[in-house]
Amino acid sequence: MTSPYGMEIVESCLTCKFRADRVFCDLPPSALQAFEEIKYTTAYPEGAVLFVEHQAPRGIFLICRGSVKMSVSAPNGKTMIVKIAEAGEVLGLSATVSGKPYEVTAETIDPCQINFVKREDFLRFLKNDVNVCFKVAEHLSEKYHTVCKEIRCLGLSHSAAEKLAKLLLEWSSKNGESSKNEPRVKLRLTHEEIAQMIGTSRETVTRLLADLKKHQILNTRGSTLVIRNQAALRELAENN
Amino acid sequence: MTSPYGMEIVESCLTCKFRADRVFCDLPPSALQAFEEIKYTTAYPEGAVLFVEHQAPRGIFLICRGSVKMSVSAPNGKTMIVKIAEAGEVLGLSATVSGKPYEVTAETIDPCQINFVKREDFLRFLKNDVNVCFKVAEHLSEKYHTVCKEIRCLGLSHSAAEKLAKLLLEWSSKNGESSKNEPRVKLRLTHEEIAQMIGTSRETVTRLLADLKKHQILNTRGSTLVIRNQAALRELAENN
DNA sequence: TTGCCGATGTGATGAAAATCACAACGCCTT
DNA sequence: AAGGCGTTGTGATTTTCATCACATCGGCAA
Repeated sequence: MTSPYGMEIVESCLTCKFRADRVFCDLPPSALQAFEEIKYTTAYPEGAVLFVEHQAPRGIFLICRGSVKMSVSAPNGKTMIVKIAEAGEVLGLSATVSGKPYEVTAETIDPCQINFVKREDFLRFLKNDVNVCFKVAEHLSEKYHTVCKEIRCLGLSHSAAEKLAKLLLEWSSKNGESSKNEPRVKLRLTHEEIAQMIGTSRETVTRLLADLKKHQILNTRGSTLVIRNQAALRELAENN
Repeated sequence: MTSPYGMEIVESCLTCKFRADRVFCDLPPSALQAFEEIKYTTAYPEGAVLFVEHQAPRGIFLICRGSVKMSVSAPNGKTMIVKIAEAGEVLGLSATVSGKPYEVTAETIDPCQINFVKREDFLRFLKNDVNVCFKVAEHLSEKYHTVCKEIRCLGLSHSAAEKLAKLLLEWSSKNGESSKNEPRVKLRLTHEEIAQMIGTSRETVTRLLADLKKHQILNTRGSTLVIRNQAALRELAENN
């Protein structure tokens, strides 16, 4: 079966080839079977909005494939990107569990395949199985952990250069551990969006990247960044 | 029984008079009994450090009485206060559940009474009872929620005035719903610490507070702030 | 009382970065 | 090829704030 956006749809979580390395997908078969029965699988094109901040929680979204931009925004129009979620992550989990409104807006930036589970179904599913419930607690803990890292980056780094350096290092470390001396980062966001991730302006990002290139710390190969001097980048991230 | 710091120690969670209105304390009696058996109750003086960021998680800390300052800090010495936790909150929960290091440092700012539970005991306790496990998931969700609010404040507000206004409003809203037209906020932090909460400098906080007083938005009564013009404060927080 | 010390108030100065204003580029559509 | 549009590059100007440097204040202890 092929989705309207040219992707294969993975029919079942039981046979999904990604199962092993995903946080939420490696449940025991019995639980997975129960999950199968309450989930709705959908394919989304790029730019689809899964949910909007302040909405009452409708349920959870499990990314099977693709990536999703999580953002918050202010009445005055400013927006900030909290993170880019990848396959295997569960979105809207905390809102669904606590019943409070979604705290972020989720929008696909790729064609995505996503499993949706309605709130009531999900809560029943949770309360039915301690293992599932514990898994969810673990997942929530990880989320909390990453948000704390985000806060640390935002709050403790007072220069934009430092924050950008941190972001680039984080991206390069995620991008396959294969990175030898010259890790590469495929840029998937515009300068504007990068600015929204580190709380600065578009122009500042452009200028900082230009500076890094001038100092031979970065290099561009099309839309891919090559980190030529990782040590210098680390210096910028730590110190200053 | 009286602690060395002049406080009554509440002997048992079963008879604790605060039980009803606390997030984690309103478990069914059976679970509470199990909790009783694995907890260690301790009284701490002001300034005691419960745990330090990056430490391996030893277990959870449930505040029965008092308040605790949660902070992160950078190698360069800068520190940022993430939140002030009050009675009823559980600290170190996400680290204990996920096994990752504590993401913040916790230090008492009052004399406190605190229940500690060792990590292994706590995990057993969790896995033994879906209700407990679900409760923990809920609690984690709430934590996630508040951290997101924090991020929104830090990342979306680009002026210090805006962040300070937001902080004051949040404090005044927490401080008893009794607040009529002129809510009061008891200042428990120094200007330095307030600065660390909103990511600015001590002098800026002093100046901003002075400005607010000059514009008749605030008034000081000893160490208590009186918000005389809530609308104006909201304006500052929202707009700008 | 005196002296000390941490917290607070306030001016002067400089650095970082937001903002504005355009130019240049790449890419897609017509 | 031409035009349009979103993205990127760059200079000039202005704002905000950090930082330094003191003055002052208030409590606490000797």
